[in-house]
Amino acid sequence: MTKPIRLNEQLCFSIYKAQKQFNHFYSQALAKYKLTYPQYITLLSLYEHGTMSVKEVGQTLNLDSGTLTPLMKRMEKDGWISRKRSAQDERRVDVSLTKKATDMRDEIYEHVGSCMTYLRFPDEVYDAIKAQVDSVDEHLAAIPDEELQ
Amino acid sequence: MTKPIRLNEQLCFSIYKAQKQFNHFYSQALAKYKLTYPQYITLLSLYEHGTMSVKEVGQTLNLDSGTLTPLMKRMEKDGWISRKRSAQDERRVDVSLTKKATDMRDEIYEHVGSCMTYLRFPDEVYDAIKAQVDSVDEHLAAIPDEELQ
DNA sequence: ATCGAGCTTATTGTAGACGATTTAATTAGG
DNA sequence: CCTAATTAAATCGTCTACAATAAGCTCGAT
Repeated sequence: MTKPIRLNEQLCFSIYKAQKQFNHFYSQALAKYKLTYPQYITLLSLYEHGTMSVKEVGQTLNLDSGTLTPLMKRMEKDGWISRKRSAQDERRVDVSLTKKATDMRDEIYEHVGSCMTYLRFPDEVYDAIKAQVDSVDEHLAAIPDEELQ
Repeated sequence: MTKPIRLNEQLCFSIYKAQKQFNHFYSQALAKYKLTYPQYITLLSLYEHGTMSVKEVGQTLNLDSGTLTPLMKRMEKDGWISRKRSAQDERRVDVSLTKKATDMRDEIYEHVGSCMTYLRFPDEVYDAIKAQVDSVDEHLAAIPDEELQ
């Protein structure tokens, strides 16, 4: 008697698939820089805000140190960032961009920007979809965990 | 002179965040069944289509055997599915639902369905957002990899 | 009958994601 | 001023995700 749940009618599944498509899109677009998508958004956040602690980067990306520590170690090994314990507060690790990262900044902006043109969405459509997805995110975030048990 | 890319203006980032919120939402809603979201959609697909090979399940979910084999082994251990090599074609592994899974079907539909009401989107809004996200997915899927290099 | 092309599943290696725990450093309270 | 609580990062365990590779099977052509 219960209404069946069809996968292709579920918004969660559409978002799940779209996220994987974006991941594939960026893995192609970023291959020449050997950056993954999570590494790329870490870089974007540092371009935007400058040197930050691991915690602060995590707040901009909704990621915790369990994800960021190994990711940033890989980015450090690849020469994008440097990590240094703060002298003022030795609990913090400050993450800053290397010369390579600042030198490549405009090229990366330009290359990724040109890749985005292949999406071929007019700005208004792009903005409208983004606003709706953001509202889904906010609605979900507002649900207390207890409601779901 | 290149236009900076602001994280919070990127559709990819909105979708990335929304996908993680949905993951959290379902991890709460499915906790009582000890199912993860990828396990849940595997179950949904089997409820919908009945016994299938690993390959066919993968086609409904856009996942390959590298993801599905270990995931399904866990679901088998937890008593949701059984895996058996096909007698007709011994390359295939047929995946079918256990009695537990069919017995729980309506309860799971109902519980997840009731959790969805907390999203509080009218059907038309839900459908409109879903259609737009699907179109993003399709647009991305249509871009040949070579364009992005 | 058998050989090989092509298909299906399994395995491996790398990278994310996140909850839970641990360790170290800082702050606050009595 | 010292201990308790808080905070930050790292670590660990578990679960995805996917590319690349391996292994085994089927079927058709010879």
